[in-house]
Amino acid sequence: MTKIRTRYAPSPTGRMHVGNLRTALYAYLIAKHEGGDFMLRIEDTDQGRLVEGAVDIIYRTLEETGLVHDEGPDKDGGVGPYVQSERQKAGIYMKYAKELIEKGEAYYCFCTEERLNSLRTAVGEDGKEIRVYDKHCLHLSKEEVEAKLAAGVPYVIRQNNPTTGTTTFHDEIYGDITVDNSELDDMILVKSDGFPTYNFANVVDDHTMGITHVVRGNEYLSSSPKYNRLYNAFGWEVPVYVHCPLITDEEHRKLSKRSGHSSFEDLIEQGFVAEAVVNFVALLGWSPADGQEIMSLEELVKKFDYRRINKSPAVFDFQKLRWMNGEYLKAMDEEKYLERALPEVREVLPETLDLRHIALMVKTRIETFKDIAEKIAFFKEVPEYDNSLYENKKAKCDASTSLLVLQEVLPILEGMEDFSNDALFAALSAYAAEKGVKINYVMWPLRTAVSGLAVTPGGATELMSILGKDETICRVKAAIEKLS
RNA sequence: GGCUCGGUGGUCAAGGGGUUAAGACGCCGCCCUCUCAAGGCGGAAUCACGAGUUCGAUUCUCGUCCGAGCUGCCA
Repeated sequence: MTKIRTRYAPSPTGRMHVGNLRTALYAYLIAKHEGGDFMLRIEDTDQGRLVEGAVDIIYRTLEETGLVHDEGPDKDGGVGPYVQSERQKAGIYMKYAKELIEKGEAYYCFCTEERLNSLRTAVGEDGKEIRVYDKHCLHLSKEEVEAKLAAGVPYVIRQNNPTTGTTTFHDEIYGDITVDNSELDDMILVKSDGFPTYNFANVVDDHTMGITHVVRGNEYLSSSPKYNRLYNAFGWEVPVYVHCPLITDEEHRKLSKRSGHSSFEDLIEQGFVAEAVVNFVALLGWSPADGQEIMSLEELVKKFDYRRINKSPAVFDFQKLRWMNGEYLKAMDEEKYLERALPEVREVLPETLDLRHIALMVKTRIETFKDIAEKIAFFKEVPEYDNSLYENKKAKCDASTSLLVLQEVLPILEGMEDFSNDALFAALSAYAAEKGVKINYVMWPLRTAVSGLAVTPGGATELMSILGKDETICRVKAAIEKLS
């Protein structure tokens, strides 16, 4: 059996869309599951859409997600070049296009944009709108073509598709798909600027680069019959097609930039970790036989079976991504976590506080790094709050009982030398025991006084120990005043 | 409009002629708790519709409806 070779072939037009990331991931997994090779090819045939720096983003994203390629522009595997503009310069596409012309499978077309536009609005004899090219230039004589070529008339090269019969192709996910040949447009293979279209380049490149499994989004499903005809015209073996279901937004539309979390980089900026994004995206359209959800890239490689890929589109559930990211955060190595958490903490708090401790204390309470700031802001300043916050039926306390507790506890606090969590807890427990009240009867008022919040990332004593004696006493006094 | 594909809880999904139709997110409740969170336990919620095939359809077939993709000298 031949070694599996898959490829990820992005256009360098900006950030990496999560749909593309998922496609890249599946291509990677299909190859790696069988010990095959995964390669990177840059599809920069649309010169007008190129974005500077986009190739770097592709490399960086692949590296951050762990999808390391075995071959690519930076790793020659002998079938290069791996950049389509370079392949174009080398004359690869033109050579194959001419081969097709000789075989009668393609032809020069000199039609102007105006004529093409008028064609699009035309209505055929059956009253239907015409949307395929009318093969006007196919009927040009050899002499006419030569003359126009010699005169330098701009041209494109079109595929010559039959108008009768049907074409069938097989996709691993969707099965056999058959279309009427009359539906097949004579698509442009080579543009007037000499660059190939995706439609042509992908076939030529996938074949000449030895790709065995073509993995791509299902937006290509309807044009695949035309690609099949190209393979057949060349007499090439058709690769295994794996069309992946679309990823949509909450409105069930193809994920777009406006959803705000459509690219990998957006997600990272929003406080997600790469591993979680990869894990999440893997489950959009696929699930392992054992139902496991949290999986590392290695586990994905082990479990991935493309036959289990779904047919129906998947909604990108941001909520679930958040949950999953939280799982990764909880499991994350402390130092690694701190690398990204600390900067977030520094955004809101001064270095005088124990920032490490604070960062670690929210580790299990956040879902993304961006959740940190709002959870710890109270360390800097007690927010405005209403005295009704002291009411708690479980602790059986309210504003008036809290005032009493605070007043009695203040001297204890003031008398403490050791303001550590343990010491504070011991002292306050002793006080509660002495008074014959439950511990939360005293902790609730204190935590409220010190934080001004109903929900905090730690218990009363932990917060106090971090705040320190002076600040704690200051806050308790302010609370007493507020309650009086 | 045409063509292609799709349709299991709100979302991701397993299953695929006979099941109490898994599991996860989210939601609700309880337990735990120096507040939460985490963790544990439990709950509500699903086979788009109509025919047909069958002893029996969520599962197979057809139709309808709904949705999406394509219909670019973009990929």
